[in-house]
Amino acid sequence: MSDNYPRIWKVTSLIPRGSVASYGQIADLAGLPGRARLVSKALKDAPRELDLPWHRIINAQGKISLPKNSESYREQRERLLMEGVRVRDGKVDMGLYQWQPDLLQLLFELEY
DNA sequence: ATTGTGACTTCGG
DNA sequence: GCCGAAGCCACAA
Repeated sequence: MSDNYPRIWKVTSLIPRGSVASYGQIADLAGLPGRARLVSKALKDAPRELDLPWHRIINAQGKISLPKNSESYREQRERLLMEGVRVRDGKVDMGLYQWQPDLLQLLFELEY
């Protein structure tokens, strides 16, 4: 496992209900620019006990990055709809739902 | 060292 | 706006 997983998990846990973030965005906020793919891996390997809001992470195009036929795809879509995020044909309006964290406050959150 | 793979991203057409 | 190609990073065979 990468030493960076914890940082990724931490940032992920801060995405508020009703918002979404892209893999690349999480990588950036975790101080790992260019490593979007590592974020997807970190989510897959995340221990269930952490109970992370993994469903709030989608790709930069606003689309769910899971195979559309899979059970996990259905669950992610369901969870998003559940918290008020509109999903049409597997995609979300990023301009409307993308997380825009206050960096100073985020910095504080990460300390603790 | 080389190759293939993936819950990615960006750029062109 | 929807692909496909090319870039990219980490990792396992």
